[in-house]
Amino acid sequence: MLTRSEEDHLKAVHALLEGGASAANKDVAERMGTKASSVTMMLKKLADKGLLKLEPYHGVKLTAKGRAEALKLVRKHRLWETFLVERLGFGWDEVHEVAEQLEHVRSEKLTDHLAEYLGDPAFDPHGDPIPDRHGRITARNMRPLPAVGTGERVRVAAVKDGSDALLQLLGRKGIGIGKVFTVRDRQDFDQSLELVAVDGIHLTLSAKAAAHLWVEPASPRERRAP
Amino acid sequence: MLTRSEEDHLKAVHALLEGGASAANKDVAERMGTKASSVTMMLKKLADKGLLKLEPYHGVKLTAKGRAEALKLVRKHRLWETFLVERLGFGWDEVHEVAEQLEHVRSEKLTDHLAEYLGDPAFDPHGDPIPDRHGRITARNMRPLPAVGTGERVRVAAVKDGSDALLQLLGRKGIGIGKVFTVRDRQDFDQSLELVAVDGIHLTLSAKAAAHLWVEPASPRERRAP
DNA sequence: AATAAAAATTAGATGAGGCTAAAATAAAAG
DNA sequence: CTTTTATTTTAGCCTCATCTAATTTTTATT
Repeated sequence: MLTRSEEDHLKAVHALLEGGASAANKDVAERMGTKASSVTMMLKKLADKGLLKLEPYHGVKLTAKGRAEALKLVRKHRLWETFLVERLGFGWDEVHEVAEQLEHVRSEKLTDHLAEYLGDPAFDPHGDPIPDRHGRITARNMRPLPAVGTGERVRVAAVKDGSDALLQLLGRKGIGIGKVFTVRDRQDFDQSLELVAVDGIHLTLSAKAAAHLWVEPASPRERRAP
Repeated sequence: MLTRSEEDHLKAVHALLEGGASAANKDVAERMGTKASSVTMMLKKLADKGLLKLEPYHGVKLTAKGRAEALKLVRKHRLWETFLVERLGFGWDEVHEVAEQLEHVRSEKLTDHLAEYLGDPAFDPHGDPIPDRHGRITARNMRPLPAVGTGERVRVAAVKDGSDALLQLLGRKGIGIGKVFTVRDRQDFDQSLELVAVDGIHLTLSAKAAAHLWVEPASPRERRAP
């Protein structure tokens, strides 16, 4: 049985690896907001439990068991976020902290009943995939918005690593999951993007904000929820 | 801010006092499943925070602040139990442990939105009152079933301190909150009760089981949910 | 290859929350 | 009003998860 702190560290490692970064001691420490010496201890404990392999200076690797455990936590976190937004009326910028707490509640029955209650959603309010009971996630064909060429029509599939401030900004601009628009122009000066939504509304997005938006191809005029 | 253990101790004290018992060190220890020496420390901390008054050998007393905090926890616990039963399909004998975990999630917004989502229920699945945002609870006119005279028609209002085993037993006998029946007879030998439900079904309840059933008057033929 | 810089580990401290065993104190019984 | 019993408190130890400071190890730079 993992302690809460062990769960948090495991999730941090998983999130780093999932994001393509390396999960070295210092990376985990930075993400956890703790000191490297503390992380050394926790990673050692997780390694002793067979959840990850230590490779000092090169970043730890998750074992199959570690990955499975991490995915259970991710599943719970994202199910709760979905519940908070879809059922309790939370904004997508208000759910992270509460879901951080809810994800640590231990009850397989709770998790599975919650999933069923929500209709076994495949994506959370931020467009992140929700692993199923077996850790499987739905694959998608996504790119970060800055990789999209001028003239392409795309649909917002996810907001990756969105801070509450970013989510609020996007909300005010009317950008949400499923939104379809065309990339009209890109400024050479600052790489900011000019977008046109299907409803004809024009808007500008900084390169910094755009980097968090992941999109999938949208055939012209199409519009569907992810 | 209270730690989780402080919250648990405060709730234990409140539950003891609410149940009419005294909340002396040893009572709390017994309820918490810990040792008296540990309880001494925790009660001291709660007293330092102004939540209760220590009166060694005579049982602690809650302050207004302590009572308010305890009621917040009770509110959360019972709202989650209601959610688990009414929305997720849990049995009333399966919710306690999970609600014990959920009640420690800190978010006023979550609590209030959950309450609203459930329709601001006044009672949980066991018939226990759910305090409102201000700690107010709905008063009722209840007696324990053994205090009911032969021939009286009553409605089950609550199952007090029901273990999972008791709740399962009652469930198998078809006894739930709102159930209306008449006390037909009482055996002198063991004080067991013969009941007749409105649907004509007869059943026998031991004195031990009956002691946990609290009932309110039911005018003849009446039947309503609590 | 030597040295500087970065990263990781070790050593020792802290605070929370629990334990056991012993001591102190209050209540109950004779 | 003593003595016995029950209850509470103290004292010292343990684990967990964190910290700081010092040290070691690895990587990067000259």
